[in-house]
Amino acid sequence: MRISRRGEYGLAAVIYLASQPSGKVSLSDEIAGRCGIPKTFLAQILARLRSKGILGSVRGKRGGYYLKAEPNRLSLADVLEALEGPITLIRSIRDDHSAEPDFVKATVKDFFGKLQTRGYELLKSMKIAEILPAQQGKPAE
Amino acid sequence: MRISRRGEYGLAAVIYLASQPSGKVSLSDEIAGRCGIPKTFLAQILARLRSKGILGSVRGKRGGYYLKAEPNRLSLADVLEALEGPITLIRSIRDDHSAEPDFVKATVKDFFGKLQTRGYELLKSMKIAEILPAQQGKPAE
DNA sequence: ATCAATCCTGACCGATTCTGTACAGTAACG
DNA sequence: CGTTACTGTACAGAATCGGTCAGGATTGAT
Repeated sequence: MRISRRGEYGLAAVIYLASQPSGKVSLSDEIAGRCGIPKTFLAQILARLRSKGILGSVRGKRGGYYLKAEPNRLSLADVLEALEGPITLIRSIRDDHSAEPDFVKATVKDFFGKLQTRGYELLKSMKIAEILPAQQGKPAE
Repeated sequence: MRISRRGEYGLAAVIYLASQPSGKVSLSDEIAGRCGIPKTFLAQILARLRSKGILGSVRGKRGGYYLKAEPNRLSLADVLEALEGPITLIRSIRDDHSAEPDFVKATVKDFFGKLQTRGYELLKSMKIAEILPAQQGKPAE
């Protein structure tokens, strides 16, 4: 019941980029260094975030990454979903083949559904912008 | 980012037991059959829930398990914590040894802390009793 | 006493997933 | 062109997961 390193690293990178002055691109290795993330691993993560439209990139010399999504629309769920696939807190309980309608199983399914919904809503409600209140234009260095 | 089978199965078993008439003990194999859980695996899970005080057991012939905790005090967090260990949605970001106080890392930590807190509160707020409203004394068979 | 039902404990194992590396591109700038 | 940097994929070691198994301990019934 935890977020993977991939997810953690990706979030850290997104937060880093969100705290940079707009217009600036940051090197993958720079982010890795600043956030304490293995370089090659992070490169993979950034590429995925880019392919999902959360980050943008500039190739070639003087290239780098920048935040493309809007921080007040970009939620934790978006980032995690981009990196870890669909957010499914639970898998459905194994269906048996008994034709009888099963009260207990229906109850369990209801409960799991409720958990899934509430958990997803929580992640969706936490926006990246939420954590960058007081430092507009104050870069991380 | 999901709950393990152990957690799912454990929850299903707890819900099953919560829906049984009070005073009754249920066989491990019976629960397994009704919930579609591998018997030996469930046995392990039930034992752990017992050792944490969530379930009680009767040994020997005509033994079995029963719900010991109060359904309106027993939360999803309690059950998951018993089965999967402490609920830590995130691990702390790797600390580097740079003496400089690091704005980005502090921000990331804050965010992760907030996530951890909110997630835990959510799990803690969902009680087992919450899902058993309308079927007092209506056992699952 | 003995036997069978049932829980108790912990070791074990195969498969999957996670974390990270390596490497062979491709694009851009100077 | 040559260097910088992103892109994409394949691969490998480690950890975790999901589940089995064997051997004991306890109790009720005969």
